[in-house]
Amino acid sequence: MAHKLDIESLLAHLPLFRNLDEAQLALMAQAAQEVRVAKHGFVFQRGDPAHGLYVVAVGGIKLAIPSVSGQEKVIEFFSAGQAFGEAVMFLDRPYMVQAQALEDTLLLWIDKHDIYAAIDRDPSFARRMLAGLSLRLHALVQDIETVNLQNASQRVIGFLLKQPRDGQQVQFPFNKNVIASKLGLTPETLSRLLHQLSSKGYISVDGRDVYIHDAAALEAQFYGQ
Amino acid sequence: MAHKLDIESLLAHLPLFRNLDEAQLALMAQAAQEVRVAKHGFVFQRGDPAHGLYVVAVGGIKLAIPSVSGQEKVIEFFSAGQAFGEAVMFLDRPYMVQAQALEDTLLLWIDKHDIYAAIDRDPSFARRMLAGLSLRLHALVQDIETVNLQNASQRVIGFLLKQPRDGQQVQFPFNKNVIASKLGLTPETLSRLLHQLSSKGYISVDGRDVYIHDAAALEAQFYGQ
DNA sequence: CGCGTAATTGACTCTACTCAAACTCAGTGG
DNA sequence: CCACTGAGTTTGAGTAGAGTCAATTACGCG
Repeated sequence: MAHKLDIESLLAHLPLFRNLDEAQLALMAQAAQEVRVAKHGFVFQRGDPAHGLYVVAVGGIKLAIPSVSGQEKVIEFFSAGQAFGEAVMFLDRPYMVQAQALEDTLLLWIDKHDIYAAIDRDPSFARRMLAGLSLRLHALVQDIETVNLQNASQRVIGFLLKQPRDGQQVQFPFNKNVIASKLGLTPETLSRLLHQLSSKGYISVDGRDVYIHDAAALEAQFYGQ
Repeated sequence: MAHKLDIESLLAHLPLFRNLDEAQLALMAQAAQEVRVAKHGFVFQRGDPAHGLYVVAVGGIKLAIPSVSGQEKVIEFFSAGQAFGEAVMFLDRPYMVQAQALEDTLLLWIDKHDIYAAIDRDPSFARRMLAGLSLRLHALVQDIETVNLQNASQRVIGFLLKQPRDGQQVQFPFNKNVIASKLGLTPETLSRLLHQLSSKGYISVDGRDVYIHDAAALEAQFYGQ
């Protein structure tokens, strides 16, 4: 019982489920199943059937397209509170991406029938799902723009400037291989570009910590180049 | 009056609005506004506010990201029956892409309030919108895969093999500049690759008509390379 | 402390782009 | 009816940006 209450309060704080009334929230909580995935573990692989959606309760997930040659292209990251896997669920198709835990992660899994039921009962829930999908669509279009219309240096600078800043410090949220893949670069190229920006004095890099010394210069190079 | 009936029967045949009941369809038809756009004309530009969605009644539209240097990256095409512009509408953000008519086109425009009303009245309409967005998301992920994990030759072959076949003939739906942009290539590279496939005897090209002589060889090169 | 992954650095390669010119062709107007 | 125009397409030559491959170093974690 305490167990169920736990899930319910968890759900109540997630953007997707906020505003559900008591009864519906209880239904959802009952429908939700806990899924624990250890760091580097797969939530699903390409080709798996999709019968529901996942919500990150604790931890982090990366979605990526695997390729024959072992490399992969990182599509997106999800952290606590975010839902993923809905799009494929609505289409009744197998996953075309794989979901892997970036750290030990607790997920909630909800069956598609329960989601459909919620949509049917509460139009505002439908709206929230629509907004969520729209946001992802938007992000993907931006990624396409980045890869097609910006060179490697601009992508790195753009990424740095987009990260949350704490004073002049920003942090790479994951290891650099993953960041490189997200940016559509090889790790070598990312390393070289960071070094280049360092040697110009615009930034300095210490592991995952980056100190932005001259944001104006970065922006100038971003737009100029 | 004949005018209104016209729109209503038009809407009734669109995937998005099929299954709406009489009353709702009538409401939609009343809400819908005709928009005519001549070939090469813009439906909207990047930065324009989005207050509703468009449905293509007749004609064709391309969505593209404009860039400073005058070039553009084509994101997607829409032909009769398809809706576009919903994602941005749900997010209350300005368009980040531009929509341009590929030929003389008749669109229907529906205000977001009317869409929201339909969602609130009919959960199956909400589902249909969710499915529509999901499909687009899926297509974008595939595009990202294409650009990141396939070389130029594979992209061209993949495109050819995906086109609807009439015997051994396929057609480029638009001029080659537009196709090239969709594939993330320059027109020069596309031209060269088509020439190369021709000289190997796999295809022959005559304007927008392409004859596939050896689909097996194409597939072999697609996977092998 | 030592192992394995992550990150860096160097040398080299190559794919696809750029720039430039020639050519095709449909549409237009004289 | 034909010359003219301009967009679309092709072809050529040269280049550069980012990738590959390989070796080395740094670092985190058990």
